Amino acid sequence: MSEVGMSQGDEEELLFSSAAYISSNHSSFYSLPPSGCVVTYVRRACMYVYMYMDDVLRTGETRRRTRRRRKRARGEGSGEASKKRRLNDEQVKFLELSFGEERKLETGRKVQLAAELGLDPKQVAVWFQNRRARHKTKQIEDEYSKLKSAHDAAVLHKCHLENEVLKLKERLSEAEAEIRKLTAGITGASGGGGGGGGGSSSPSSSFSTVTHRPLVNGEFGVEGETDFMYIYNDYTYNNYMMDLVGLYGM
DNA sequence: TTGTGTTTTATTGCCTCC
DNA sequence: GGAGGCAATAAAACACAA
Repeated sequence: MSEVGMSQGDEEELLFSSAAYISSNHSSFYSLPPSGCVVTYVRRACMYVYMYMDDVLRTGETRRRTRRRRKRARGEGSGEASKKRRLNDEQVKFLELSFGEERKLETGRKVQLAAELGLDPKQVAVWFQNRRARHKTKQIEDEYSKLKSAHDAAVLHKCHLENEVLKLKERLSEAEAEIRKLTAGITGASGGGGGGGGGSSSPSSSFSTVTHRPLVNGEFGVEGETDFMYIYNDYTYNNYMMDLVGLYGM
């Protein structure tokens, strides 16, 4: 843990981004897993910095510079031809519709779309490629937030179940104490007055003063009755939170 | 207006399939 | 070996706060 009050996550992030910054254009660096121990990050960061420096010393330029140089060599990067042409709203709408119908383009469809929109077929292909990438990213994000909600709800549920266990344990020990008390009374009375069918007063009957009602699903039979036994499958985190707010004023 | 962050378009390099 | 897909990235275009 850091002396300046940084969490391990902060430190990892800092190391990760610092190393990424230094190594600048080593694409493989970015494929590192998003978690791991700090030592691994430092080692890998050093390795990439070393590789980067080695590259620069050997070739005299960074990869980014190499790319720019190549571009310049091809005569790109200047003039109207190299300008990015932003697609207009109509074109984007049309492409979106098309993407909705089919995620991938066959050559014929690509050429047809390009002709209809007054675009280069390559542009259409690129648009679809990028659109697929965006779609994939969004799917991953959605999946992540679903999993996170489920996880959060599960953690919350676990917490409340643990609370319930504590309460029930408390009740159990109270009940046991009462049984002990009653048993002592019975044995004391029978010892003094010659017995008299002590069996009629079973522990269960005396216990009935504590609670008599059997617990049903969703009910614990404790004060301020709660409903923790949710069926999880179709229960969302938000619903759960709203219910809790209602129940506990959280 | 300008600096900065985000989005969109385009490129590069690698891989797979036919 | 060429076409097309994908991941990673560059860079232009855009949005927006200060």
